[in-house]
Amino acid sequence: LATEATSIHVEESQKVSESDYAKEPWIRFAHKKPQKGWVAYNPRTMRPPPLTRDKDFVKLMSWNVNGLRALLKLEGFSALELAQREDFDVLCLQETKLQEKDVETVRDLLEGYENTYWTCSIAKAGYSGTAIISRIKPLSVSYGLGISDHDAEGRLVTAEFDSFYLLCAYVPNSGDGLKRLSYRIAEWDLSLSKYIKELEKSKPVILTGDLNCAHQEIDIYNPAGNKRSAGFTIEERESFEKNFLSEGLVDTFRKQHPNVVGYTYWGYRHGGRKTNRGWRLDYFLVSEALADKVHDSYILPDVPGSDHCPIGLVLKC
Amino acid sequence: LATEATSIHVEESQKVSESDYAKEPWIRFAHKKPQKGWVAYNPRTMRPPPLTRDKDFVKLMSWNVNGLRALLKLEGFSALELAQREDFDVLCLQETKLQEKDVETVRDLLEGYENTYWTCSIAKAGYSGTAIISRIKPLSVSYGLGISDHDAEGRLVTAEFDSFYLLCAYVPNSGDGLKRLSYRIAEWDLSLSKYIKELEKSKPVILTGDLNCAHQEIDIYNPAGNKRSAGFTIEERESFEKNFLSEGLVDTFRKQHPNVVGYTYWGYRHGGRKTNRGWRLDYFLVSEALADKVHDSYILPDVPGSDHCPIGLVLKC
DNA sequence: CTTGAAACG
DNA sequence: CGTTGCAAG
Repeated sequence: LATEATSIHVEESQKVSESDYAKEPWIRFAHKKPQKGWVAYNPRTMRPPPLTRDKDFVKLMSWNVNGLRALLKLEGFSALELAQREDFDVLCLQETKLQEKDVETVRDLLEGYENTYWTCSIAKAGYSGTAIISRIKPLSVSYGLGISDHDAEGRLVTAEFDSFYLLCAYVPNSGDGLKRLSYRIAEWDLSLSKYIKELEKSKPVILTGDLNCAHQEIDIYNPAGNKRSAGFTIEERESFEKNFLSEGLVDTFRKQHPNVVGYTYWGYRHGGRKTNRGWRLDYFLVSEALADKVHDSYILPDVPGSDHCPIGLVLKC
Repeated sequence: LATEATSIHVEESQKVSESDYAKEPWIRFAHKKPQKGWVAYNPRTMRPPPLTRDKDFVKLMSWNVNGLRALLKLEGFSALELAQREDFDVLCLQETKLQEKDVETVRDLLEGYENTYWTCSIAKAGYSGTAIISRIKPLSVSYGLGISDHDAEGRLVTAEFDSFYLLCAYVPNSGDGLKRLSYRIAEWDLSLSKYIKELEKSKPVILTGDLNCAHQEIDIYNPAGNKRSAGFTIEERESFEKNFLSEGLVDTFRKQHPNVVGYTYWGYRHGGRKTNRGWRLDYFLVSEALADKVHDSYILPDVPGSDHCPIGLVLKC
């Protein structure tokens, strides 16, 4: 155990006992050598003290569920449990893979979260799909980029709240053979960036979801081997910087943890989750005006049910 | 229990105890009234005393497995167990749903049955497919109807033995909306009939498999409701008579049990198996020259793993 | 490796 | 309802 965990430096406070180990697969590393002083993200120890509900804060979560119906069928876990455990205010979902006809069956999924907004792919049934599920009623909601013709795949929901716009996005995967790379960058990323800039004229923006890009080497278990893999091409990484970060959006997890390895996705294909061969593809990016209000940007790597895990953002109001 | 079983007259010898009941779903009936003195087929009581292996006989079996790989994955049952239980000489399979590339993985499925012959659909992957698996080495084997262009779906294997040809057939389903009815009748049934007549010039024939036709009202749980359902249309039933029975093939189960309800197929769709809402679609038809040599033509309705159950034929040599 | 749809039964 | 192969990730 110790030998496996030494691959990245693990702080003493993060050491887990044998008995905790089974419950905390995130502690296992695939990296064979310690790299650049990176440390492993431990959601038990690396989070600030929780804010109590009598303080003013809002808790947002995001999760690529890889098929909502499959998730709900799973025993041993329900979206409801996450709600109870995390007591979030807003939950953003990606890859619901719902069709329009399925939406009614899940519209009132979570008691207390009466405000739910769903997009489905009309281009391909059972593909893509996003949702915002909220305790707070948004001032307004809009679907898609609006200004473009990229809205057939149900990849974006925007909810306007008092002090920010919340964008729940499922960015197109560049695909096997990178056959959709140019669409992803030249069309989607660009359009999304423009859309965000437009919104920022009136209010700060929070962009969350599966942005389908591991920004830096620290954000992927095997950077060298994935230089031409969808999600880690130099084109996508540069687009991520140019269209989002350079435009003033702050990667909240990275800001809080400059040297921390925290993955949010582990491919099913090679049992990547138990060896922590993961990627950080899910983000909370916030407009600069909000950056200082972030109390905690975190990952819940132990939540099962999807190839992605949920992430969270606690924002002081 | 008693009330459910009275829907068709059940002979005293067939009555089962409460404890046996769970194991014998075949005894349950969907018919709401006794009809025409029909009785239920009970494989425990309605079979002649078994022949011992020192007498000269051959035991043939046939089973539409509805996907051989799925069947083999099932726990609680394996094709091997059927071999051990039934000690057959030859097993005919339909709907193996194998592709050419899968055949090698199952070619030596059953120890002691070294002679195996497989057809696959080249028209549609994972569709149709038949096999003959034999302890006895056939004199010759041929695939398809040979004389026609209906062989792209892997629906027929013929094995020549000393005293008969054995045809393992998976007759085309007429499909939803009966869109393949005319092909089934005018092309397939006719070609098969001609093929059989040709073979009969040299030797008697045994035609077994999923013939996809419930011949008479006694052969289906709900005759009135299925007059336009694939497998019970008047066209298919007349074709069955004209092309096979009138041409001298004897329906061995029906000959042995003129008034017995014995189904071999229960659709998955409405849990038909536990209510015995079945059809008799699987047959052993034999040339008249063989009819008197039939010791037993039987059904094993309690064998799980497919929507069809295996049937058997014991033939004195 | 897993989801979901589609075809077929 | 259940199998299979398929596209997608």
